[in-house]
Amino acid sequence: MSIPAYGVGAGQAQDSVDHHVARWAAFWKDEPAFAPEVEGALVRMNYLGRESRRADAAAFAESRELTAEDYKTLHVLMIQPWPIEATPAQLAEASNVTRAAMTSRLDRLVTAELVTRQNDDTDRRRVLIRPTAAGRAMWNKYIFEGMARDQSLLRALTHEELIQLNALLRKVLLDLEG
Amino acid sequence: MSIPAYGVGAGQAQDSVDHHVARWAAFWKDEPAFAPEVEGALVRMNYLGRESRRADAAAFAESRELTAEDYKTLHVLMIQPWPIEATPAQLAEASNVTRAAMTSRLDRLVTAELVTRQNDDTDRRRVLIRPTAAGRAMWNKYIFEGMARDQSLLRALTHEELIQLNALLRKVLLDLEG
DNA sequence: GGAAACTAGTTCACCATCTAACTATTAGCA
DNA sequence: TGCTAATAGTTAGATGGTGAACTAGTTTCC
Repeated sequence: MSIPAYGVGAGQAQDSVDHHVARWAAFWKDEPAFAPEVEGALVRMNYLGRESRRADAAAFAESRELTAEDYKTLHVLMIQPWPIEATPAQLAEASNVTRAAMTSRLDRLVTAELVTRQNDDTDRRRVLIRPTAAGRAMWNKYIFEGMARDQSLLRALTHEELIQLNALLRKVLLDLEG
Repeated sequence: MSIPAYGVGAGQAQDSVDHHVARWAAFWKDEPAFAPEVEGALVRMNYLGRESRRADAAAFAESRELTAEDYKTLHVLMIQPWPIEATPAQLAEASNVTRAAMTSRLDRLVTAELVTRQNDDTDRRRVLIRPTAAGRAMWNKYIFEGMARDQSLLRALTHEELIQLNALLRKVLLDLEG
């Protein structure tokens, strides 16, 4: 059994990314600028992000009530601190889309009567978005399935390993945010 | 100094995701279905993926020669095993877009004379895509900057920590791929 | 040998997003 | 006060993606 030059732990099998990176490492064998562990980690995280989006999209494709994007918008609204209301700009920021995109997302949610648009009297440029009863019910209907999907994605890790993983990622984020 | 209920390591500061998850954990305090470490890890990986894409897009927005998407297409072509050629379907698969999208990406690359389309004589349905000299040069021009961006993103981690991170992610991928 | 099933690539209509321009409102300040 | 700059949201036009339909070529198998 051959051990690649970069760190596959003893006894751990190789995943598809190992093969990808191994081939690439061979290609760059005399190139010190290539860091196999960095490429491996980023490709793996990308894979997981894609898989997570794919599973979400599949779940909402079946339902027909809501797209995954619209649910995500409803979600970022619902997890606002009390009272549950937000401006389009805040929702756009939290959803990582432009305000223009949020306008059209909210159009759909308002049409579906899942949220309301109301002008703010103290600053009449602003609009306040609030969930309707139907909106809250819709969120409740899907939130647990979403959590279950997320947990299924990382089911291979023990509680300890999840804490380790978060510690490593937290270190990266603290550096980038600092 | 208050220690949140989920695992921030001793002495490690809190990142933005900790705040997000702490608020959420308070919200779900009597709900065993919520797994803070799972949500934290996925949100962090998502953050990194987005940051990576954002940095790539910014780099290519300056250049004006190429979009990040077109570069990515050129890249998956260049890292094919020898000989450097591929069908649109293979490139679409490797790029995680549909074949229809790959057709239009290739249209742009062919127009820019970075790749060539050539019919395969042994199977005349197939088209073989190969980089031109200009395409190879273009790839060479940006590949190292891309590696540098990737390494900068994870610069907070030591070599050991990168290996740890990959081991954890590999475990997750092996489970999903197996 | 030839019909049916499959495969590769493209075209088409539709949709979500982006950037930039625009409207309405508020804040800053001489 | 009143002019200017900044801000919130929307609208308009362009872009790149998707899935479905289409064309052309290949394989299967009776």
